[in-house]
This record gives sequence, C-alpha cells and structure tokens, in this order.
Amino acid sequence: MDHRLKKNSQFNYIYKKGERVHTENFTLFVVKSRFSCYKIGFSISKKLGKANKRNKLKRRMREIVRNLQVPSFCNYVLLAKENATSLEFLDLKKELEKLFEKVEKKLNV
RNA sequence: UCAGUUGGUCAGAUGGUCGCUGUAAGGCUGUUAUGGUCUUAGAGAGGAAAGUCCGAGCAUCAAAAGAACAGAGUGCCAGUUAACGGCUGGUGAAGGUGACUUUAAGGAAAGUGCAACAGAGAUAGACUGCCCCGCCCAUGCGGAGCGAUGAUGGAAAGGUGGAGUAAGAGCCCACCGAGCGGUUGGUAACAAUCGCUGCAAUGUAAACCCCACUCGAUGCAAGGUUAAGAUUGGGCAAAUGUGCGUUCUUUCACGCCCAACAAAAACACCGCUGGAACUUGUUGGCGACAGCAAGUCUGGAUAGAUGACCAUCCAAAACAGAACUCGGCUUAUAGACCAACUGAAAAC
RNA sequence: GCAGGGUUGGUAGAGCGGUCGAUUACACCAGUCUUGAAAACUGGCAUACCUGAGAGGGUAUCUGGGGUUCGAAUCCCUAACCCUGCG
Repeated sequence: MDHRLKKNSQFNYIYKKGERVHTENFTLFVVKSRFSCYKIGFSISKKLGKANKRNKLKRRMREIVRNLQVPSFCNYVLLAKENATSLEFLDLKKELEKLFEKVEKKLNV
C-alpha cells in the first residue's frame, strides 16, 4: 500500500485538527481515520538546511518509518525541528521508536 | 630540494541483505476511465545539478510592413559561435626578479553639469611678488617690463639640466614627453623610424550626453488535450473603437476595456527529453573552433525517485540534489593525481 | 521552478557623490517638577580598536567583498540574508 500523504489540503487538515506529540527533535500530528491503512507525510522546513540536507533527512525518516510497526487507522504528519539534520541514523531511529510508543499509549487511553 | 605560475583529470570503489522511481517483455486482476500487482531484464543526479548574471531553442500574445521618439544593453583590434556581455589570439596600459597575472580600454577642441575642505588662484582674470625708471631721507606713490616665487590640493598652465637677462619667460639649446605629417611593417588595434611645430587644451562619461552596434513583451505556474457548459454590472464605440513601449502611416482581423460572481473532475495526459548530444579516431587551424568517419542511447520525478546496514581497501570524510532543454559566466568545494614552465640553493 | 523588491543606532524610518557617523520619532539614561509615580520640560544617548589620570582625541564601520572617483551609505560588479507575487 502507498502510505504517502499527497495533498496540501490533507496536510492543512491534519495541522488544524491533529493531536500533537512532541519529542526533542520532532513533532507528530495525529488524526484518526476510517481506513485500515495509515498515511504519513513528512514536513521539513527550509530553515533546516539546503535541499541536499533536507532530502537526506526525509529519506532517513521514511526508511525508519517503513521498518516500524505504525498504528493504523490514523493519518500523520511528522515535522522535523531544527537539530534533526545533525543527528546520526541510529539516534534518529531510537527517537522515532520512542515517539510511536508514546502515540500508541495515547491512542489506547 | 624548497618556493611558486599556468593548464587539466577524478569527485570514492568492490561485494552482500532490505527498500524507492521509470522503461521493455510476459503473467494475473480491476474500473466509467487514466489503472493495480507479480516475475525477469536493463537504467537511474552534478562539476558545479546552485545563484538566475548573460545568450539561444520552444510556447503564447490574430498576422504583417514602414517612420519618428522613448527605454535597455554593449564599447581597443581580429577571429570564433546558433547566439552572447562568453571564448581564442593579438595591441596598449598596470603589477611581478620571473614563469605569468589583471584590465567596462570609444569620445573631455559638440554641448551641459559637478569638483566639498584647503589654497592668492580651480581653468583663469586678479592678488602676493621680481626688476628698472621718476618723486622721495625712508615707508610709500606713479609709470614701464616680467610671468619665475606662493605653508594648499587628487589636479596649479609640459618636465629636468643648461644658456640667457635689469628681472624673467620654450625666448634659445640638449634629452624626455606632447601634437601634426610622411615612410616602413601589420588584415587591424598599433609599433618602429624620419621630419615639422616651442607646445594651445585640469579631472570626471561605473554624471547627463555624443558616436557606433544590438534589442518586441512574457516565461513550461509558457501553452495545450480529455472538455463540454456558463452569469451580472459599468465605460468606450458602430469603424471616428481595439489590436506586441508611445505616436503616426498602410494592409488585415475583430467589438474592446474594467469590476464582481459562479465553476474548476484527476493516483489524469501532452509539452517531457534524440540533442547546435556524447565517445573515439582523423584532417585543417597558433588557438577558440570547424569538417569527416565509426560507434552509443545516457534521469524524467510531481509531497517530488539514489537510502539503511555489514565487510575490505590506513580513512570515507568537501561543496552539494535534475524539475522544459542547451551554450557560457559567477559563486561554494575535502582530498588525490598529471603535464608544462619560473625563481633560489646545492651537486655534477 | 519563474519573476520582483529590500538590508542605515536598541526599534521604526529619512538621507543630492563632499558641510554625513549620519536627521527625526519611539525606547533608554540623568535632571527639574511631585509625598511618590505618570505626563510635561531640559540635557544626554551607535559599536569596535588605539591613545589619555580624566576631559577628550584618532582610526574603522550604513549586510560582506571588490571596483570607478581626489572623495562612495549614495554609482558599478559580486556574494549572503530577508520579504512579496504567480495556476
């Protein structure tokens, strides 16, 4: 299945309606949906660096999310904060794992 | 060996596991429709892809021709190119011991403007002065000659030295500089040389300007297909209006302009990648480059495709990601390598 | 992707190549007034380095770097950063 979010309107909807979960270098917006698959969009602003750095960060984020067990019936937007570009791959992985654990707890409550 | 100058090349590689985007072939499957999925094969960022500073292709503005005026750009000469403000080779000027580097380098006797402060004075007359004569004890006053002297300044009326004089002056002489003319060399910029002129002319044109040459505007969010359908108000006009900066003329076409509302489907498609292309060889040219032959097909995404991990190579580390496509320029850049040349020292 | 605009004291915002390190307002500091504060009035007020006991003086800086000019915040080139528009 394709897990990408594509439309600008979808992004805006999630920014407005979504619940936020924070960690040191990321913010995740979560909205529940009717469909069994999840969708996720990555948002990295121009402040984080030039095109090269942003692209690399996005690829790493996608690679990590692909290997994770992400809670379904939800749509997400993963927003990177300023220091995220300087992290190593393993640190990124740990942090995102923690992030999605948090999300699961929230959803179960 | 040390210190440099110029030009060029590379931009991690190999193997394995998981994953991403196109292409081709085949299988299975679905929708109103572009599809979905699996297998196999093969492809998948740069020297700057960047900045958007120039030049083109391409597209739209219905199609054209001419004149004047605006506006913008370029500016030594010759060549090169599809074109250029690029590049190549020269000339002049400036810098460097040198290899070599830098250079927006037309015109200031077409005209206008500006030149603060300082300075006697800023483009040019006066002032301060120098010398001689007369009056006079002298200060000083009057007359004649002179253009040297002047605490400035970015710039002060060709410079240095001599001769000359009452004092002085290109008034005269030598050298240097400048202008004009000739000759020789060079396609030319220009250079060399000879003669003449005692020599008049500050700087600024990246101030306006003059001269020569070039230029329509807008950019793929251009523009088109599926793809039909559509409202209201105001102004101008019935060719006397509108039509690629403005005005005018001619052909031609046609209503034109402004404001508001409504509609806008998509995993959409075309434009979209075979090109002034690349590689090798060869011929011409000092070179930029051009010709010929053979071979190659080499990204096409659309929330936007190249990542993660492991092993080895001492270490994998720079700047950095195509978005219609090319030719340049500019800027960023770790490390490694090659070639030619210069200076210094030492040895032979 | 393409097109356009800007950058001047702490903030906003003027600025003819020379009298401009810079006018004005707000903010800030000191004083007057007040029991105290506000308002009002008066004065001061950019930064760095050098020098000086101090008062003061000198040099540099208008986003950075070059150039034109005797002289640049202003003109030209180049880079960085910020902002706006487009279907």
